Amino acid sequence: MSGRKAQAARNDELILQAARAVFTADPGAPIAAVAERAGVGISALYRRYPSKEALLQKLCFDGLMVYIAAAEKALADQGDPWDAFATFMREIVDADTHSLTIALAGTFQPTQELYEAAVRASDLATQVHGKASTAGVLRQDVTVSDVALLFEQLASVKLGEHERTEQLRHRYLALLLDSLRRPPAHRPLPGPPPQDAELRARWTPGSS
Amino acid sequence: MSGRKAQAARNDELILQAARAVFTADPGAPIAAVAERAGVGISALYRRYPSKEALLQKLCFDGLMVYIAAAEKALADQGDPWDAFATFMREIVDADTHSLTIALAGTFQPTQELYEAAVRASDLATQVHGKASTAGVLRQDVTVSDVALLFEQLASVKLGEHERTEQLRHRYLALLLDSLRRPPAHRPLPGPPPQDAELRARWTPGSS
DNA sequence: GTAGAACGGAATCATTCGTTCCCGTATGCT
DNA sequence: AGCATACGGGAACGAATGATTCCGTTCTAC
Repeated sequence: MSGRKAQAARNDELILQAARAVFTADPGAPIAAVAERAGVGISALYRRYPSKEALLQKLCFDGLMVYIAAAEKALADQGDPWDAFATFMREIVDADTHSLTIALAGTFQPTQELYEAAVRASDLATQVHGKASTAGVLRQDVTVSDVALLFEQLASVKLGEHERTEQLRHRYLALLLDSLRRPPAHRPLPGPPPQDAELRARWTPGSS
Repeated sequence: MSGRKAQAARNDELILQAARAVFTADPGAPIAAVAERAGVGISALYRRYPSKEALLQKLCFDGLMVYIAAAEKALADQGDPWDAFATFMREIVDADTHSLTIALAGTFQPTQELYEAAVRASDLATQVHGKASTAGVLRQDVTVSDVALLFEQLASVKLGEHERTEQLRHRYLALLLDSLRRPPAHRPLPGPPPQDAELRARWTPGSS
């Protein structure tokens, strides 16, 4: 299967992936950066989305869908309540939906569709939290909204390559989970801590 | 003491305060925003600093100085080791030095002076961490660099007015401290959790 | 062989922002 | 009192950025 139509279909995916990667790394990135990353021209983008805003809305919506899927999976999980909750958090952190959702929220007029997805996501999150809370494995003075803000804090961790960032986020998620879980306990932290060199690298211009 | 010279002296301070507030809220803010906030003209800024970069360097440097002062205070503290450590963290979170230091790092060429201050700050932070660690009140698998990244995560919390933001940061710092402290334990979280309305407000454009 | 879908990317056009410049004002000295 | 001047206000300038449009080209399908 080749030909122009096949390339177009491939580009559809390529562009979305590129856009997700670029805007996740830098929500204010120019649209040309997306095209370059996808290895296509700018017009390939504008053929598919009438404007930058439309593309951002699409990304945002997709992010919410990933979130919703993870939440539904956690709700359906019949195993250990704590594990279900912890797995949910790990999945959301990995999917990095908050880097898109939050950073982009407020930069454009939310669609009706977007709004409904957000409501649904919020509702499911409440259920996931409620399930863990009811099971008694969760610290009682933490609310769903707290969890949302914790996700955002983890999403703010950005250091080096994507892989390294992910590793560090898991490290700090583990730290958080230790203080979220009832009864309290310390479990070993995953991944190596940041090196001095990693932190120092950010002081030199042009490294972002 | 009034007159032109007095106004100039007053403006010195006014401008610094305004710059700190503006750039803390938005590191990419235009210089005109600083002037407006300070209630002065743009030329009042340029009379004092040769360029925007110079102003940013000054702010960054001041931030490091605040950090250094807090660290020295923590080192000198003869009281309970954990309290000294926790107080240090609270002070740094309140001073919000990381919103400036980190967000601005990499946007300009670091001065020699700046570099030396950063080294000194880093050195003192190591000592503060070491003191708590040696005293056995701190979880052993957390390093100084971890603490640095935790500060950054807390600095990423931004919701509503400055006061509210501060309150929430304390809440999540408390959560973190619970998982940092040895032996592990849960202490009640300070401040009310975020309300749905607070979170939702960020989805409407023009709220930043 | 040709119509037209898809592309690539240069050109356009608006906007943003750092910096400079000019002018009015009031201060402080003589 | 009168003037030289430091100071501050803010308009004007120019560079840079970035979204969007446009045009010429290529390749597929018939």
